[in-house]
Amino acid sequence: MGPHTIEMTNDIEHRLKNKDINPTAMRLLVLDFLTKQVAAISLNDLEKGMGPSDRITLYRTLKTFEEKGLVHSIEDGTGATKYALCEDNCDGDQHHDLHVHFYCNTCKETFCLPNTKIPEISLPKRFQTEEMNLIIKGICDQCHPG
Amino acid sequence: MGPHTIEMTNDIEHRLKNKDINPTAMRLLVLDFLTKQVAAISLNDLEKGMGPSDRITLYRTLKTFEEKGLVHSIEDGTGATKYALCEDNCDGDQHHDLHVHFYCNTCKETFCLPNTKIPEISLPKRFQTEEMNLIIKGICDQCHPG
DNA sequence: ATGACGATGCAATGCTATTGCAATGTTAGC
DNA sequence: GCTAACATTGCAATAGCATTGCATCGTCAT
Ligand SMILES: [Mn+2]
Ligand SMILES: [Mn+2]
Ligand SMILES: [Zn+2]
Ligand SMILES: [Zn+2]
Repeated sequence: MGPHTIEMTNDIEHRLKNKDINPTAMRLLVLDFLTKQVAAISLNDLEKGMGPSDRITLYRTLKTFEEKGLVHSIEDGTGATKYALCEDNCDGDQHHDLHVHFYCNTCKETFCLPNTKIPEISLPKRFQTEEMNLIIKGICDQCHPG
Repeated sequence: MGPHTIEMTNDIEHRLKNKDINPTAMRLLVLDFLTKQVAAISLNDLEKGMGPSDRITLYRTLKTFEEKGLVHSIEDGTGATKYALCEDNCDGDQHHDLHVHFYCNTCKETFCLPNTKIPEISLPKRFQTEEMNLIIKGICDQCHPG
């Protein structure tokens, strides 16, 4: 544990406090792990990636993070919910990342595409939109041939 | 069983044969039930709506229908897969109903919006689309206030 | 100190999806 | 018609994920 770790911990700690989350040791570790991910992860991924820790505690940690607007969950059709860090302007009441999620049929990873927003959809009369969820499946940039 | 029933059965039977599905008694009943639905249904809904019948057989019937392009499945985020009849031009290789699905937060029903197509999405470089799934959640026309 | 409150760990449960296998029904060839 | 192949159905079992209950533990304010 050198000064680097301390600075990292303080940074992570502030991110938790900013979202009104009590920064426990477990939560610091989980958030640190989440920031290192390039793709959305499942509870299983988290359990495997973390040191030995209780699955249910990790589950509740993710739920807490989601409630507080620190992460959002993604139903990508694989059966296991995926989680990824939110953009900064999310909070517990409202998630503001209405971006597209991409599931790669080759590497089986789920990616947030934060710069690819879901376009406005004109619904039939008297249908009122509250949330949108767009999953695109295909081949990701890393797995693209040629 | 009057002439009405016989005509109905023959109609349903032809729809199965057109999709290359062996028209068994069970399948006739399931397809008949599906045609009467206004919303997409889960396996549970089907089990409750049908007479006493085996859940697994119903499950496999839906899977067969899906393989043959007679129904498509919808992951609406509720945890239970929903099923709805396809448009006529679907087949086993390709489902052509890239329409929006709507989940009503009030009545908890999932609807196909066959006339609301998913727009083209411009993805980042080297991402290749193979499938799209857009779920919109909100308030449906029937539950709309005022 | 101690009592309240939140966080954690462990056990148990519920629900959906999926497969194995035996029994049954159906069809085509003989 | 008989029979063997094949498809369908019914029942049992399993897997996997999500979720809750409860006891324990830690922390913090009084
Ligand atoms: Mn995302
Ligand atoms: Mn549909
Ligand atoms: Zn990939
Ligand atoms: Zn409704």
